[in-house]
Amino acid sequence: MSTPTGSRRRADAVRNRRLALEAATALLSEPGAALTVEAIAKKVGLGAATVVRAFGGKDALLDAAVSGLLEPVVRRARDLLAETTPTRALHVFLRELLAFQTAHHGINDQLGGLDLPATTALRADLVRAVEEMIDGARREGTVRTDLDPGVTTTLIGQTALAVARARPPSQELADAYLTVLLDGLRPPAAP
Amino acid sequence: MSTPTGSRRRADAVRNRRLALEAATALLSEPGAALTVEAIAKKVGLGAATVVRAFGGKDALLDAAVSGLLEPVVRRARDLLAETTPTRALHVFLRELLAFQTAHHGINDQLGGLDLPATTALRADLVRAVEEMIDGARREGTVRTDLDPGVTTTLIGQTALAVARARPPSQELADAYLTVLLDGLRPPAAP
DNA sequence: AATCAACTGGAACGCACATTTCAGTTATCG
DNA sequence: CGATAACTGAAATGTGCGTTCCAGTTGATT
Repeated sequence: MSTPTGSRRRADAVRNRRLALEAATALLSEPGAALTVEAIAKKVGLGAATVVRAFGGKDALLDAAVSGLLEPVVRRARDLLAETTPTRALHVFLRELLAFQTAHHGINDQLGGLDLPATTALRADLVRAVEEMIDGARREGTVRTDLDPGVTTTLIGQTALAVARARPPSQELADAYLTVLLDGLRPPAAP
Repeated sequence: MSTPTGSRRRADAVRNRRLALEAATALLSEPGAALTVEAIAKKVGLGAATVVRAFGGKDALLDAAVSGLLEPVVRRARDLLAETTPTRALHVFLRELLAFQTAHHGINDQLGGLDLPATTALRADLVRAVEEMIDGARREGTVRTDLDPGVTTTLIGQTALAVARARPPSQELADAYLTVLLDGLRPPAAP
């Protein structure tokens, strides 16, 4: 049903599609990378036209690359929520999220203005998961309740962005961010 | 000496230069603004060529606009350092800095890749002033000393960036950021 | 091997910008 | 009021993209 008379899609095209995706993904981890179609094409040794066609446009290609990176992160967030307490999930997940961001700088640099539906959907999932963590942690008394929960989530997202933007990438910086963030999110000591 | 035989520069040119600068400055406070030469020109009702020529290029125009906004902020930081304790200076200044960023979103959005010498210099001054505040506050025991001072400064800068990026601009969000940041920067409670 | 649709990539195109050109306009000065 | 040099802005130019075209190539199917 899916491929009626054998695959109409040639093997080399499938291979090139995979190569283009891999090259785009690799570029997302390179700090100052140009993130142009030509840069991706050059990396694989293909023509620019071929790279673009494989996914139907630059945006679709990058959407696939970014969402491919993001998908395991989102799954991890949900797994943690199921496995452990919200507070522990929040702490563990934030540590991992910042490590992820440290490893993939390009991911947030030049993506503005692009249409990335799958990525946007995943981001929404991620936000939902973090909101759950915060909500639970607040109930457990480990996160301050004097701030709007949505604001707290935004704060976390922006922290992740800031880590991704750090040049050069620095795990030390990410750790410092996390320390300050978590201490700042704790309920303020009673007078 | 400066204008040997009367001004060689015509009055209308001087006026247009001022108008271009004002328009560029205004655009820096508009969230989704395009920040193109044409957008600036349209705002003043001048031709694009005139706007660019007034400063010798788009970069120079924006450099003038941004540094014009930044200059009082830097002066304020230095004044606070001279007037009061480092801790108080840090708190007061951060509040004002975040309010400034809330008011001028465009300021950090599309400035990447532009050559802004005056702005860069002012930013360096600002960083120096903040470093002084932190250094003093650490000595006063109001800021944790278990983080690298430079990292702490970067953290503050990134927080300011995050506030500038908030859409829509929100003083509430800025306040939340500040609260978390300052609490996170406090020395951790002794066991 | 033969056939043919799928595929490829260099070149052409379209688009958005900043910048430069240049014929016409206008402030300024004698 | 001229005369002249500064100024203006619509159009032309240059640049850096993403995308599309199309003549040539190659994998798949018989």
